[in-house]
Amino acid sequence: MPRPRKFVESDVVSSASEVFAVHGLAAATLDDLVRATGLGKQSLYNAFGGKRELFLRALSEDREEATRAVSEALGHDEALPLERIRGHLLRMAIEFSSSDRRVSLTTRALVESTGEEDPLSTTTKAGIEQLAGIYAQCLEHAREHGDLPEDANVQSLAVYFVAVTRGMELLGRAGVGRGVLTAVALDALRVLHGQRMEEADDFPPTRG
Amino acid sequence: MPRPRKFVESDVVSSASEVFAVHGLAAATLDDLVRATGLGKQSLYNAFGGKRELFLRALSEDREEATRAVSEALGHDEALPLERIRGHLLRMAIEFSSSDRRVSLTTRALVESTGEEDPLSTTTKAGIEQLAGIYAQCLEHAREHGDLPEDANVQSLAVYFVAVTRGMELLGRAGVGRGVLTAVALDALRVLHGQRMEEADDFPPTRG
DNA sequence: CAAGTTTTTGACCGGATGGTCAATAACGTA
DNA sequence: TACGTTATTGACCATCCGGTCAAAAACTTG
Repeated sequence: MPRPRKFVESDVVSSASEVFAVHGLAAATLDDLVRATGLGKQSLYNAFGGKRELFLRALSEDREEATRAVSEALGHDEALPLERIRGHLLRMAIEFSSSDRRVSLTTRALVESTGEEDPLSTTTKAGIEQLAGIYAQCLEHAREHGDLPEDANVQSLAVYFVAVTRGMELLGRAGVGRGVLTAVALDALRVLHGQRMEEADDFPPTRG
Repeated sequence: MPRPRKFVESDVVSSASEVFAVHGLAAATLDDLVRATGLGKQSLYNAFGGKRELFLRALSEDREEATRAVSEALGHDEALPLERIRGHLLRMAIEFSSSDRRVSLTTRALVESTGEEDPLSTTTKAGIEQLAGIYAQCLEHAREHGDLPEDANVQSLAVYFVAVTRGMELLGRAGVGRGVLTAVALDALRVLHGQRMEEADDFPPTRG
């Protein structure tokens, strides 16, 4: 019997995500969000609770999406585990060097969080650990396949790849171009081989 | 004949840096800055022009300091070029896993900048290139020393290290501890060797 | 069609924010 | 010691912010 909502929650969160990705949490105004979502201030408030809570929702969505994407890229596939990581990193290099000025909400949350207890921090940290877990799983498969030394530290390598990805994101934001970012990704992958990897055939040759 | 200033500019910029490092640009209030620097609002305004301009000054200082530090760490020394990079990365691992919640102004500027034309962006990008240049120089020495393959792409490796450093900073901010961060640094360094490097003797063994 | 529940709307609010102004103080110089 | 110049001080301001309130609207069910 209650009056039904005129909006779909997930759509609203999506629109809000966009705003936050462009402006960040502190710099985004409630007005920006109202304009982007099409909801009234009060409706927003009823449904989510406030700017910060809405950001948190968006952050969770971002985290889930990132997890899903990496999971898909590194998960069961025809390609060998190490090849999947390679493909993923190269894809990230392209994504991060795209022209839009967005920064992942995860990174934003990390930077804009006010302390370790901040939900922004805890959510983000959990997300990072989850991501590392996925990498670790894939690396473990590689090790079992004999594509990685028996004594390789799969856990720290996993975190390493998360770090590299984050760094690439920041560099992309700084304006580093696709070619360089791709070269960086290929460099990063050398950790897995000891020997230099064959050049990517679908990407331009690395340049400084 | 004019009344002399009661403060030293560089001190003020330093104090402001602290505030910005903790709160960021958008979240830092003029009041925070007034309190931290000890100057009155108007004096601040006279000397620097406003919050953003003051941040820019702080950012430049941060950039110079970072450049100086890396330059010193990778520059002329007794140690071999590759050993210097190793030492620097390990030192960064410790610094980034320290308990204070600070984020470098460079990273903040990157995230809080409003566009490619934003002075925050241009300054940061220049800083990154400068940093990469220092790495490149060191790597070039290593190559001449025969410690790096003749065909190693020194330029992209340099950017790679900047990316890794940035990523480590973010992970440290997320609460990743010293042990893990050190392991990540050691992983990152494997790029240079092809073979696994000897474990650091002055650091705890890596763990996931 | 009336009751009941929840959303929506739009006006409203206290407070904080970045920035400004005008008066005063402090200093070097003549 | 008086002057000119600049720094400092503290009050002041318009605006915008996140958030709230109360009334109207919309829909389902009985």
